[in-house]
Formats: sequence, C-alpha cells, structure tokens
Amino acid sequence: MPRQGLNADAVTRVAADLADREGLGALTVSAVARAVDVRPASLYAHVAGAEELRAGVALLALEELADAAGDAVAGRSGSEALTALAEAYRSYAREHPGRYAASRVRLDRETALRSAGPRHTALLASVLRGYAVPEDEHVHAVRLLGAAIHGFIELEGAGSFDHSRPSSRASWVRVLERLDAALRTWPTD
Amino acid sequence: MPRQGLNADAVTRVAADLADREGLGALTVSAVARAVDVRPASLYAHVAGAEELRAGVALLALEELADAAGDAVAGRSGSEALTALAEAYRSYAREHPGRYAASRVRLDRETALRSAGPRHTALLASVLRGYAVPEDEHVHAVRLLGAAIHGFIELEGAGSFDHSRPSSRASWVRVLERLDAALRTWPTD
DNA sequence: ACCTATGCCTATATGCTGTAGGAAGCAGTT
DNA sequence: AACTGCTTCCTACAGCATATAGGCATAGGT
Repeated sequence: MPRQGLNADAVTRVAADLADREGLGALTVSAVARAVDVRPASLYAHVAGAEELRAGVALLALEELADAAGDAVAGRSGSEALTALAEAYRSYAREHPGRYAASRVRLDRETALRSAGPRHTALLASVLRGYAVPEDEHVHAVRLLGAAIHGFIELEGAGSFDHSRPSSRASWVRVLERLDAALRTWPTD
Repeated sequence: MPRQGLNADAVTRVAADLADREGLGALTVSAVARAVDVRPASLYAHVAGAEELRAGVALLALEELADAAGDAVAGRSGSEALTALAEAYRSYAREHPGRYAASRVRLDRETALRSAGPRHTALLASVLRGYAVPEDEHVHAVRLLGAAIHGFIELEGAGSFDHSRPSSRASWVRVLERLDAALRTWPTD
C-alpha cells in the first residue's frame, strides 16, 4: 500500500490538469482518484467533495490568471496594456480551457472575496489609467472590458464563431481596437 | 397506471421549466421524470438521454430568444434597435436563467446549423444597417455585439458585479451607449 | 369486442458521491 | 528494537443518476 503523499494543493493541481484535459464536466472525485491511483474515498480526507474540488480549481485558475495578467500589463500602458491584458486572458483560456471554465463558476460570497477576483478588477482598472475615463465611470469601463473580453473568449470557446468566416483572430483584433476607441472617446460629462 | 400523454416536446418544455427553477445543473432525466410523475426509464422513449435533454432545452431557448429579439428590433433602427435587442436578451436571461444557460452550451455542428443560431446572427446584422459599418466588417461588429452583450449578461448572472457599486443597471446603460458609439465611429478604411 | 402499437412499468447493470470504520505506514519516543 | 499515535489509505455500504432489456396494460382503430 504505497502512499501518494497527497494534500489539498496537490489534489487541486491534479484536478486542474484533469479539467483542462477532459473538460470541467469530467471533473469528478472518482476521476481525480483514478488520476492519482487512489480510491475515491481516500480523497475525502483532502477535499470535502465534488463542489469543493471545482471551487479549488476556480481559485487556482483565478490566481494563475491574475499572475499572467499582471505580468502582461507590467510596464505597458494605454492600448498596449489593454491588448496585452486581453491577450493574456485569451491565451490562458486556450491553454487551460478547464481551468478557465472553472474560473467562471459562481463562488459563495466569502470565497469570492478571498479569491484573486478583486485583483482582476484592479488590473482592469489600472489599464484605465492610460485613458481619460472619469474616475466615477471606472466601474462601468471595467465592466465593459470584462464583459467584452470574457464574452468573446466564451463564444469563441463554445464554437459560436466556427460557422462563419473570417477567423475569430481577425475579429479579436478588431474588437480590441474598438474597445480602445470606446475608452479613448469616453464621455467626460 | 394513468398515462401522462408525453412526447418529446412536452418533455423538453418541462425540462426547460425545471432548468429555470432549479438551475441547469439540476436538469437530469430523473428530475424531469419526477416532475411529470413517471419513472426515469419511461422518459427514454421520448429523449435519448441527459445530453439530448439539454440540447432540446438549448434549441427551445434559442428559438424563444430569437423570437423575442426579433420582436424587439421590429420597427426600430440605430441605437434604439441596439438597445431593444440587448434588453430582450437580458430580460430573457433574467426570466429564464436555466434556458439561457442552456442556450450557451456547445451543440454539434449539425444541430447548431438547424438551430435558431443563424437567426441571432442575422438579427445582430440587421441592427448594423442603422450604422455605417462597412459590409466586410459586419462579421466583426456582430461578434463584438455578441461578445459584449452575452459577456455582460453572463458576468451579471454569475454575480461578478455583486461586490461593487453602483448597480449593474447603470453599467448596462453605459455599456450600450459605448457599443453604440463604437458602431457609429467604425473605421471606414 | 378484439388487436396492436405504444406508453409506462419493473428489473438490472454501471458509475459517482459521500460516510463509517478499520488497517497499515511513518514519525518520534523510550 | 519496540511502543505510541497520527495520518493515509483501505473496504464496505447506502443513495442516487444513467441507461438498457423486456413485460404488461391501455388507448384507439377495426
């Protein structure tokens, strides 16, 4: 009976890899147990259940995403920062579809607050410093960016762009240009 | 042994109501069977399984959404049409969260093509007629609108806006204004 | 009144979730 | 080296969902 030396973090990492490989829907306690060659019951010593498994992957993904986004905007400003930030999100979603999907599940209030969620808001807000968006409109601008970027990534991932030409890449570039324009010409009333 | 007089459509309608009430995750063959007071096995005469149940709700939702969106844009143009269309999506998502969530699941190629999906694309494109967006840029504009509108609804529904002020309603109005501006000032290169 | 297709049933196999209780590995102590 | 105790992993089980096979009974046509 060789031990695996598991712990909550290790289990979450395996779960995240599994979600990326097989899809978030395939993320079950049993599947993770198989991946680490252990019986399902043994995992309950490390995670409370299927729900917590998903929440763990969500928190991990939010952290990793925030790190990647932070690196991307560092040293840049204006449209350059916007493009780099958006590109970081899109790349992450392509490379880690399961993790990205997990990052979009609803977390309970407490968990959401101690997650990296606020860091994402802060990063989006930092991009706005390169634009003349009035302070009291920052929330709206952040939400616009979040909605458009996540929305695009989601539709692209769901295959909604697969049945029309041209490639989604061209649209992505244009969408970022239009978002940049929307920020540049933000009303100053 | 009283019969229920079920058929595929009736089952799908019950499934859709159940998804709205309990969430898309709670949409199972067993739960639908309970709702119509029948044994789970009996439903397999009408739907192939859990997957098809979800696909059925997705198709229903896409149809209903397209109908609502079509009514909304009828007789309007420009920013008025844009606002009405977006509002139709948002209202539907609020009133029928389960159906809306189902409409965003990935469908196989064949099913996607005979769904109301293309009607949505056509409706978004029709809104563009009120703007001076070059013909060969229409795809990009449609994708921008789709991404921003669906993205906003999704983030709002996931509670991402719950932890910051002001209300998401104010942002929604501003987002639509910015999208309108993005379309009005679309580059004509 | 009868026949037949069909609507729903029971029974069964398989898989995932989660709990309870037990055994074996690994540490530090003596 | 043996003892003690914690942790890790186990088997066993109960509950529920999916899906298939095969049977019965009822509704509707003849």
